[in-house]
Amino acid sequence: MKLATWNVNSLTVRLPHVLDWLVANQPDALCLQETKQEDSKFPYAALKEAGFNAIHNGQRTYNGVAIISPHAINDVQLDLPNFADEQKRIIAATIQGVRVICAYVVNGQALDSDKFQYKLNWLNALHHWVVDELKQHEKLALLGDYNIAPDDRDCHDPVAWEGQVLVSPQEREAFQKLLALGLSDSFRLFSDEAGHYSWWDYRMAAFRRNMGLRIDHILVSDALKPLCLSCQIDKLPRKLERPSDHTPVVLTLANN
DNA sequence: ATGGCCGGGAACCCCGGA
Repeated sequence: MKLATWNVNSLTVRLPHVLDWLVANQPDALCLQETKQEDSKFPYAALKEAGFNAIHNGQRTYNGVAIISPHAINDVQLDLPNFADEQKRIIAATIQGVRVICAYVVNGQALDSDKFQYKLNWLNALHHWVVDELKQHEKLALLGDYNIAPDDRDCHDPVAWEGQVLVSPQEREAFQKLLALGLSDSFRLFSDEAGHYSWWDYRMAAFRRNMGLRIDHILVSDALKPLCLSCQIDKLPRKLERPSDHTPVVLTLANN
């Protein structure tokens, strides 16, 4: 089984990349973030033509999340049930017996911003909801754009980034609290190395210079952990014309 | 690294992103 996550920074612009990637990679589930479109604009027909079902929780201009799968998509949940939120950041479903949660975590903008407090509150609500989800679903994967680089290995220049969002102690603590629920950062099951990133700024030739952050993650429950075969960051889409600033992260699991 | 790049939407600038 292959599970993936990709912040596409506008599905309207990135649909050709997504369709090409689906055909080439044939995932069992692809989670998208920042579709930036209302449900009425979501390309259900084009995906169906490529052999994929999809569910979407979208809004105009900002946010928006989706799950794409060739399989039946069951028991769909939109939004955090325990947090009143205008922003469309959560969609979840059960696919082939695995609970798949797609999350677009708040950016937070700056540590002294109201948006940062919203980020911490949102992460706290996510934490409590995942506790409930784990009680109901032994096999669970939490995929998405976390907007958190878990430690200094996940940041190209920790000194330059000190005091910024995405690397702060508060955000990293929230990430560790998710792991403490019995979740594992699947990428770290296979590599302890620094320098592997999933996002690079559009400016300053950051991708070419590998000045990035690892902020897109696939967390897996204890029941899935022994099934993990590989977790890889696919840098190919970041090299295309008009790329998203994020690139896909892909987890391969044994079937049982 | 923080001006520099993107995308969206409303108007050719501003906001938000990371």
